[in-house]
Formats: sequence, C-alpha cells, structure tokens
Amino acid sequence: MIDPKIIREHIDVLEKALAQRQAAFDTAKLREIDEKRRSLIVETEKLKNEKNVLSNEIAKLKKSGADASGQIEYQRSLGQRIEACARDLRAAEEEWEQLALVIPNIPDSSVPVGTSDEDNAVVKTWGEKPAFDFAPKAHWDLGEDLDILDPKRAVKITGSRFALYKSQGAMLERALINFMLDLHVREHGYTEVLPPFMVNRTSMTGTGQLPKFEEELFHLDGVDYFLIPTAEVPVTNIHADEILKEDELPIKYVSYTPCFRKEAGAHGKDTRGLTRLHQFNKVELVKFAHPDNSFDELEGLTLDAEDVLKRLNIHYRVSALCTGDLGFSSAKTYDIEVWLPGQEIYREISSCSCFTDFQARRAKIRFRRQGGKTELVHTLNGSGLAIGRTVMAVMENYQDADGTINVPEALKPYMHGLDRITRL
RNA sequence: GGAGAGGUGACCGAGUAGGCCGAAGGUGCUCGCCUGCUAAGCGAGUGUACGGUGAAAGCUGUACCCAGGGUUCAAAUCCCUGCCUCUCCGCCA
Repeated sequence: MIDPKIIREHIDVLEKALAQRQAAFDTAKLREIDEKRRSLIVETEKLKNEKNVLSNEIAKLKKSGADASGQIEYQRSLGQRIEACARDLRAAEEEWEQLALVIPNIPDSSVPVGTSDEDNAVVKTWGEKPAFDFAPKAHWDLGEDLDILDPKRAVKITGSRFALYKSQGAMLERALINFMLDLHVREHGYTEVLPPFMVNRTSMTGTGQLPKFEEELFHLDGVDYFLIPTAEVPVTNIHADEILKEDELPIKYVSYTPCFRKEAGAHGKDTRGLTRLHQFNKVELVKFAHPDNSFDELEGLTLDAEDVLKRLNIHYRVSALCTGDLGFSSAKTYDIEVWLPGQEIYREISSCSCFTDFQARRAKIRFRRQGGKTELVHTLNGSGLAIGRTVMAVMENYQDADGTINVPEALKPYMHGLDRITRL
C-alpha cells in the first residue's frame, strides 16, 4: 500500500505513477472516500468523547448515591447515534481499503519510463554466448534423450505443467538447491530459513498477492490457506507486525521452497520443458532494509543472485524493468536473464525488487529509529535463483555434441564428483 | 480427535461481587546524578494505531488487556464463537 499522505497531499505524484505504469485507477473517487472517511472519524470520536465524559459523571453520581436516571437515559440515545455513525465509518473505511489495496507501488525515479518489456533497459551483460560446432539442443530434448526428465509421466500423475525429474536430473536439481543455499549463507551473509509452504490470507495480503491476484494462487479446500507462489510471502511475513531494532538492519534471509502458480493467462505459452510450471523450486533472497539505503541493498542483492551464474560460468544479462513492466508491489526491479543456446533466447531466471515501504505498510513491519520514532522498513527480494530454469541453463550451456552434459566445476562437489551426465 | 487449564504492555506479573484501569509492582531499556574501575545506589522517562490542532516541539481525541460478536448507561473484568498455547489420553511421520 502506498502512503495515504500521497493521496491527500501529492495526488499528482500518484497520477503520474499510474500513467507511467499504464494502470487505470480512479483517483478522484479515492480522494472523495478518503475525505468522507476522515470526517466520519471526527464525528464518531466526538460523540464517543461525549459518552466517555458522561460515563464518568454517572459513575460519580452512583457512587455518591445520587440519581442518574436522566443521564443514563441520554446516554442510551447517544449510544444509538454512535452506532449509526460507526456503521457509516466502517463502510467508508472498507471502501477506502478496497481501493487502496489495489493501487500499485510508485516507481522509483531511476526506473526507465516505458510501456512494455521492449522498453526495459539492459544495464549489464556478463560472459559470452558459448560457441558450439554443432546445433545445440533445447533442454527438453536433451532431458528426454538422457532419460532425466519424464514429462509424459508427470502429466499422467497430475496434469500439464508439472515435471518429473529422474536420476541424475533429480540430483542436479538437488545439487543446485544446496549449492545456492551454501553460497548465500556462507559467502553472502544470509540466514537460512525453511518456512511453511502454505500461508493464510493475511500473509498473502501483506506482500501484495491479495486481493488483486487471487486467480494466480492455488487455494486449499476446507481451510483458508494458499500454496505459496514464492518464498517471498512466508519469509517477508516473518517480521509482520513487528518493530525491529535499527541496528539489526539489514536482515537477510535465504530460503529454498517450492513455488505454486496457476499461470492463468499463459495458456499455450512455454508448454515444453521446465520453463513454466505449476510447481517449481526456487531459492529466494529476502532483505529487510533501512529506508536510507534500500536501493543500495537492491544492487547488492542483485549481485548476490548474479554470483550464482558467475560461479556456474553461464552468460547472462541484467535489465532494469521499465515502468510499464514493473510488478504491482515493486518500486524498482532488475531481471536477470540467462542465455539458453538450445532455444536461442534470453530467459528470466531471477527478478530482484525493492518494494520500498509498500509491503511493510501492509504487513506492519517497522523499526525504531535512533531517537525513538517508529518507521516502516523497506523490503526487498529476488530469486537466487529459480532452480528449474537454472537446470535448463546448465543443460543447454554445458551440452556436448553427443547429447551428454558436462557438470560445471562449481557443482561437482554437490554431484558427488560426477563430471558428466549421461544416459544410464 | 477426546478431557482439562490458560491467553494482560519488550519481558515477568497484579488486576473477577463491571465504573476511579492504558492498566499496580518488578525486570529490562533510555537519559541524568552519584560512586577512583566493576557492582550497587538515587531521580526521571519508557506501548501501538488512527484522527484533530500546530511551521515544529508539543498539545489533544478515539481505539486497543488474543480476535470477532453480544449483554449493559458503562467490560481487561460477564456471555457466545473462533484462533493460539500448555497438560493428560488417543492417533501418527
């Protein structure tokens, strides 16, 4: 949620942000409800004050044995007026909240202005596309030839957009999870957490998935829980409703979880291989940062994620998303896109964002500044990295002409010394 | 799942014949004093949210004693529901 003060005092800032994001939103309506809401607050509180004062009088009268029936009678009518007023207030507040919760975050001034992913700005490239003296294959072909991916049986077990890894394929996935966790814990200073894979509605609202994107989420039958679409949700909510100490910031967590997404609206898109699944694994980086340096922390977090690909020695580039492509809660996002020679495309493998105080306001994550004032922290997160897509990248970049796959040097300790994936 | 107990401020812990309780007391923390170090001692302060007012400091109102309802002129205190915690039993990886 954005700062309500912006709605009152700098509506132009919000309107500009909405326009840049190409988001349609009725700001006039929001202002109108905000004013109505506040005048109702004043009115009900005035009545309540009157009631409280009178209550004390009644208590005193009763104590001294005097008659208070007149006051009690008046008190009764006051109660009815308060109730009516409070009802209006509740309605106004609900209406206000419904609107406020679907306003996206305001992009940082450094974010390039644009309308679609074509306007994203490549800010960095690392490494080079590998040269092959044969035609490199896509990972889905390699996977089936090596018998390490079995998409047909995955469909049988569940349905489309699920994967079944086998043998050295499953081991590669597991190796990457451990490799990434170790890297971020031991060299980048993150604390490992393993959170619940289901969360309640409050947590989903805290990070911004709800109320706007419910159709993207798997909801459980019988309890009001959702499968997490990313570890961002449970991990960011670790500190929901808390007041942190200024000197413990930034707090850095790394977490492996599976992620569950409906991928509604992606019908027929990326149907082959590991690209777009209803369930995939991811190692996620989450930071709770001081507002004074949160954008520096974003640079650092992105570098931490990039480091995975550097260690694996795989070519990638980094783009700053433009205003039109920015996610709902984000103020600034870098996408890391990995090169996939078998498909001859760059594919997003990590998305690193600074949410400023947008999530913190919803989830009530604060800290106490030197001098005593509480203030909202800034939250950040990024994939470090998506595991399935990293498997793809390893397979396609490390393939040989005979269809086998070299194991990257950095992964060998995690593959028990195996240096080549072959058909068993 | 069955039976019982309970959920009060950063923490511990008073507060049940309803009003004077945002809440005693203690610990912790902050600031000041004192003590040749350390410990102790003395004094003051120390919740959050949303409003009003103000340039600001501040002043002020309302709400919050797990959450949501209810009874009452009035609820931390009474009633109902939910959630959570603990103990015992059952079941189970």
